[in-house]
Amino acid sequence: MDTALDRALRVFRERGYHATSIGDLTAAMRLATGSVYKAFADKHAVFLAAFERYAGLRQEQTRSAAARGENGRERLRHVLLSYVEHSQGIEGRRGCLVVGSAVELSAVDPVIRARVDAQLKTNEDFIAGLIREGQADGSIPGHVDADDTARLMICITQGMRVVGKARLPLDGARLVGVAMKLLA
Amino acid sequence: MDTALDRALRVFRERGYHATSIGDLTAAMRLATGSVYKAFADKHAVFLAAFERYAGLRQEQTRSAAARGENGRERLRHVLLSYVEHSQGIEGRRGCLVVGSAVELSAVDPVIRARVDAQLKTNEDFIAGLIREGQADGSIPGHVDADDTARLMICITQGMRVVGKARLPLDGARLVGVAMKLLA
DNA sequence: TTTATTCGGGAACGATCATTCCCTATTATC
DNA sequence: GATAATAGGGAATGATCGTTCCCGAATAAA
Repeated sequence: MDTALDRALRVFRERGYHATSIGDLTAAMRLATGSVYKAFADKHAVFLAAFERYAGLRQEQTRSAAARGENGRERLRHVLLSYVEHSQGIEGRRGCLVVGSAVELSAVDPVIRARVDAQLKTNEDFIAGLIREGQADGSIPGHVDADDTARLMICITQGMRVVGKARLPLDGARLVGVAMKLLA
Repeated sequence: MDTALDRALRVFRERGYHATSIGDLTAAMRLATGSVYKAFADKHAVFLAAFERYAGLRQEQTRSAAARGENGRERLRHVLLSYVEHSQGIEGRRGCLVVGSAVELSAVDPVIRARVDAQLKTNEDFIAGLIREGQADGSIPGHVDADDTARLMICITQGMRVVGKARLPLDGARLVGVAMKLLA
């Protein structure tokens, strides 16, 4: 069942909510129509479950990327690098479900909007925390405003997913190199 | 007819492509079904026309924002500020059609993807040009890499539209203040 | 005045959508 | 070993989708 949800997640990421039909879903999940509706209340519930799964997975990946750095600044650098890599190639083309939900659904679907907001807020808090860690360990100057910088970095990461979906190439080292100036 | 297209543009921006039906379109445009199909080949053509209109309008607004600055650095600052303002409030909630098209359609619609790519490239070139102007007039240090910085700024602007659609508040002065560090 | 022509409106069409219903194996219970 | 319960599969259903077709009014041409 979890693998079926993973397959549904993939389709939702590629095509978005409205463009994926129940037929697309059942084909991807290798389940019959009735079986899907026995496991989920409706299409919206499948999407929500896929969203939760995606959000959890991405959070895990981001945190493990951060763990690769030995101080606040380096942890942040690895997080940004991880975002660039996920925004590129086949993974980038597949798209981010948070970005997709924000753009396609948050205007008309309050429950999705709440989940998107929560996810953005969590990410932003995580980044702000890394900045404060860096300020505590001396790798980031104390005059940097953690909250403002974190919010801008959220814009950067979400924006990378947009241009990655449009298939523009992103050079991780160069892009992150420039972005690290925000910590000066 | 142009005002009808403006109304169609509004609906597409709010709901996206797949979620707006011909019924929504005719209601917004105050035209009957037959009349829409007499003016446009199909729904896709309406969307494409709306996209062109939006792209042209936004380009105009961005250029006039740039004109408010007296040197390269200030022109760039005004462009970023204009982006933040357009990403906020009712305009932000309405969304950016370029971002929406990139996320919802560029994966499955080659002609839309080409238009999105072209628009992103145009914006990026415009920003890179402003950076070079700033370097020529002395307002931006020569060691700044115009292309890399422009690409990152595109990520920032596109990302602002995403978080603006999710209704997160953006403080223009603060956000742009941080972003201007990229020109140090 | 009569005839052509254009243009906006809306009913009708087939296709596809999300959802429900029912049937058939398979497992568990007695 | 018989029966109840469950789970999966797929056809049927009503609604809605994008699109086409045709009608009536208004204008231009004769």
